[in-house]
Amino acid sequence: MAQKIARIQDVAREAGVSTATVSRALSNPELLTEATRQTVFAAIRSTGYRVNRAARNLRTQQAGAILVLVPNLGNPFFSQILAGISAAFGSRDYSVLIADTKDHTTGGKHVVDYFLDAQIDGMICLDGAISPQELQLFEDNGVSGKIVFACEWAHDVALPSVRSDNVRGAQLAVRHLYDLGHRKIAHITGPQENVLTHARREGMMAERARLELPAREEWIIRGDFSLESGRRAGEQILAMNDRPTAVFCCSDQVAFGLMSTLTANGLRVPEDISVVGFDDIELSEFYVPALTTVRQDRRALGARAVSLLLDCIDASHTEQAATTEPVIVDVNLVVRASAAAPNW
Amino acid sequence: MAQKIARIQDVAREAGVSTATVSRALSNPELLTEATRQTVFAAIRSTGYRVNRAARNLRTQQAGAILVLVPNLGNPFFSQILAGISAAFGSRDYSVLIADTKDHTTGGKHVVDYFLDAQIDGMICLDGAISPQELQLFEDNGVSGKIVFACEWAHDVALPSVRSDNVRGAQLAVRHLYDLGHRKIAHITGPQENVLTHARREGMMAERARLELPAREEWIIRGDFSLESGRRAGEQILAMNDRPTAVFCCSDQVAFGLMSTLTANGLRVPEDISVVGFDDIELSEFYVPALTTVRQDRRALGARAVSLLLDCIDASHTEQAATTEPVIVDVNLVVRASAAAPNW
DNA sequence: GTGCTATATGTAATCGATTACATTTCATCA
DNA sequence: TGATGAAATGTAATCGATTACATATAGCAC
Repeated sequence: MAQKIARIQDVAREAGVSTATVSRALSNPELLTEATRQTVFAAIRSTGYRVNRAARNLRTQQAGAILVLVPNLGNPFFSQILAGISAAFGSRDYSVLIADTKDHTTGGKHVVDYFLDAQIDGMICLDGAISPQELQLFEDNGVSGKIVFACEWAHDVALPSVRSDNVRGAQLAVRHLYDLGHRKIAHITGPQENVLTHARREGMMAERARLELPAREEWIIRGDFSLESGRRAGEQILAMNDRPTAVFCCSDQVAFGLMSTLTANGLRVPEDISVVGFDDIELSEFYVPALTTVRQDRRALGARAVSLLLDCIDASHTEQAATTEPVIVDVNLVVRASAAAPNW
Repeated sequence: MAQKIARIQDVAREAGVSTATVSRALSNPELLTEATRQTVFAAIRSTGYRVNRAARNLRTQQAGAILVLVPNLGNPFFSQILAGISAAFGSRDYSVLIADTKDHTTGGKHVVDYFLDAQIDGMICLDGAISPQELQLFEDNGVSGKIVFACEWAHDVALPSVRSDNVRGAQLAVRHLYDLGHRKIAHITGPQENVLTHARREGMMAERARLELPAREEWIIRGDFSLESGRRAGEQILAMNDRPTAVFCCSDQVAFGLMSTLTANGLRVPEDISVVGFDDIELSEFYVPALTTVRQDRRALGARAVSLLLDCIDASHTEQAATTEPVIVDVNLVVRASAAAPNW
């Protein structure tokens, strides 16, 4: 059975020093004599002592945890970002909590409650669709300085963020299709209010305009990042009189949904229609056809988000505000098989 | 800026009662007069009081959090299970921590340390590949009663677990292929030491034997659940003289990797070779061809894992051991397009 | 040796809740 | 009315660490 866990008292007794000395050995070892330090560490080892997090947290007024707010855990893109964040914390003394905003079963618990309950020191928000009320709530409770956005960000809100170069990603995609010979290029967007939707759509439309390509209203199809929305978009394209020869999708998932529908209806990708995605999730390489897509550097996004958040937490102790200039992570185009020259 | 957060003292003063009464209003309201209860709640509202988790945890010797140990966060199957677990906790007063066992950057922090540091009250382990040493460590520290396995489980270890009916899943898959007319059925396994590998392979081989189908050594191909291993298996199959007409894969990811390779080499699925997966992740419906697969009920698995764990935690307070009889969740076959009659 | 400073260590208050035990209140009944 | 017990509330110890402040010790200059 569980032997009683040693407390700092026990270590102090064992080492013949005070609890203060033990505590110092752990957090400020340079204050101690080499000799005492040794004695204390020996006692720590022999007692199997481990600091009690709850006690430390109570005393230091920290939580030792951060929260990652994910729009949809089921989406591989997010889970891989999460893995990046997790990895980026590495040995840092923080636990990673996760909450899914899509998940409304949280029994009326607001995200801000995590802060108020002293459960977390900071938050990485992967969801740009935070309501103004919610943000006001953060502001009112003085925790907005402990929030950073990653991937998505909240419109009009001056909080630190890390994001991919979405505009450039869209340009790369359109440019690639153009270079292959495509002139009639459609786009499936994300959800209407989403910031990524906006950035990628604008990037796409700007590049299309720059290349003086034809533009039709119906070639901008509204989606929402999901597989299902890709399928719906596919049905719309099938029904068009003047079909595009290539489609740039706002996410890989959408591209999969699209290709699945097109193929099921006898159109071949890329022979009859080319498709480019966005994200480069692991599966994209293994789809049939392998998906040409804009790669987001998930590891970099995660790592930068973490360091940004740690900066914020540090800054909030010294009452300074961290920089709110967004950190932009470069993207690159991964050319595979789903986009090819059009067969006129 | 952050107004000072109210403490229980402040509420007590405001309500004109003692801190004990406030505490009771929160945790044992039935002990109080209707009148005092009202007064206290009014004071709680007016002060905006929220209980400090660290303080409560310290006093009650709980952590208020559980850990989910995931073999690979990047894998959609696991992230969707995680979503199920997350949802199942609902309003329960637990935070969900996650750790990725694949992620060796955790700076030497052992999983058992989460328990020893009083950071978690329990753990749901999705990884059956826990070493005997690790398990011994749990045992030695008296925390093995606070662990449940979900999906995977540790061989020879009597801990509570929830799992799909893997054997039946394999039977369903083989039977389906048989009914379509296939006689030469291959199998791509998971990693060698994995319990799921074992269950699914044995289920597959038993059914194949029962149906008196031919069996060849090389038709049992070793994989590891990953896309990449599916690709490698595909290459092996392509190189065979006596090719199977159908392949049952131990995971959807493997099936994708396999189909991707087969297709890239001119074989058509299902016309030339049929493929069946296992898991039914969201993407399976949208692959080309849509994947016929064995569906695991992720929500049920998550929900049962959570209730099992809560039982364990309760039981560990009363020194009883929870039941270790595995909970089996039913599976079903989802018939789509990747398996069809063979074309002799 | 005295006085002074710097360094090392100890004492005890503190973080914010919970709860055992003590006390008060109140209804009931002889 | 006073005794009795149950119900409601209060007092203060407690969980296990950290750290401000106090004290002890050592080193050095005079």
